[in-house]
Amino acid sequence: MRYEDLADEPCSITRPLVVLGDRWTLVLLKHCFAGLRRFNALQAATTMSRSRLQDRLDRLVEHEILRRHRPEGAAWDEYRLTEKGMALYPVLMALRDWGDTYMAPLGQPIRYTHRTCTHAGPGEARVQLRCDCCDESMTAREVTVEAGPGLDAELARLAGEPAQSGRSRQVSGDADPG
Amino acid sequence: MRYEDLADEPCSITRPLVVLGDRWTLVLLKHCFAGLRRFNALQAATTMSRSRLQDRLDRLVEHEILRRHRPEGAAWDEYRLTEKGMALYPVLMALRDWGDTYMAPLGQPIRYTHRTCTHAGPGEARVQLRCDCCDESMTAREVTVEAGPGLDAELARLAGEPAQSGRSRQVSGDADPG
DNA sequence: CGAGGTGGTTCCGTTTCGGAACCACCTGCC
DNA sequence: GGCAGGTGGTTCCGAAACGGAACCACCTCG
Repeated sequence: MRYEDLADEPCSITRPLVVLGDRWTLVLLKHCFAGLRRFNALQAATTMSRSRLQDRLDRLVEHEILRRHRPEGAAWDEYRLTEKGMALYPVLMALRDWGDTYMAPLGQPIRYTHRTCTHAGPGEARVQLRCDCCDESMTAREVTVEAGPGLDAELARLAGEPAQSGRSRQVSGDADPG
Repeated sequence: MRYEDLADEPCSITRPLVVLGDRWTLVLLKHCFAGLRRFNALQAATTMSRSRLQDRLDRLVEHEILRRHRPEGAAWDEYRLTEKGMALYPVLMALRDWGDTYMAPLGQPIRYTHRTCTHAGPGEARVQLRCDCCDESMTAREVTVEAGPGLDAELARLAGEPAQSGRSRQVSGDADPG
């Protein structure tokens, strides 16, 4: 199947990946979060080719992750994160947590600290997986996968489509890979 | 620059992306977390081509994210998540949180619930960004970027290398893109 | 006017990818 | 033994994505 068809899957993991899941997009967003806003600055920081950068910026603007606008009186454009784009920060921080743990043998290279933390040596941003009911911290082994409130509507929508192939649509198992 | 050189950056975001940042790898891992372990099952679930699946599985095994082994007496191999691989779960859950919020107009398709939550209608897994010092929840706007304990060692290692290009190495700004 | 900066586009050789065919191996069955 | 059907793995080729350089239009400033 074509990669873009992953967007039709009733799955909130694969759908973002159709937009974000390539070599450069998350690297690009990292630099947006670092405060870079202009085309040339982003090109220099990421080192990606200009044509590819243009593609990615256009796609992110199209998905309202970035917003393009020209400051009044300025001779340049700026690409700024929208609220939707800002909401991607936990994804980058989750990657960073893992990278710090498993891919930083010389020690954590960059600290992401809590600006308003009043204690000496401000605390660091950490990503936690918690149950929204009992507030306990969780791991993958404790997660069960089940149908959500929007699944039926998704399946109905898929059934109403040209039915491009007879792929299975079952919700497979739970998250315990042990 | 070549994409693989991103692994040399003193950055715990880009380094994982060199392994995970392509079209299929995170989709593949999602199905591993769903309990799939065998080549053909993963090929059917992801719909990726067999040659690409082989490439990705080999890379993940090489990085000790998956472990390959044959159950005794079985005629097939299994790819299982290692602890290092299981630690990637928050990355997928962060993507899912965002996908549920911004790319699920018909409602959340899949619920990831807390198996051991004793309440009726078990709670769901949520990713939170918190300060590890004051334990307050945080957003991207409240994060400051600064040098970490491993940065000097990283820079020294880079300086000792053939110095392939005169790229800048500064730590650019903080995370407030407002 | 020309110099130098901005973001954007076009082009082409290279790399990666998708998909089908093919392979080696093992098991079970008659 | 011989064959069918399953496993994971590999090879091949046309298509798509990518990198990098050249080029463009526009603007500002001296």
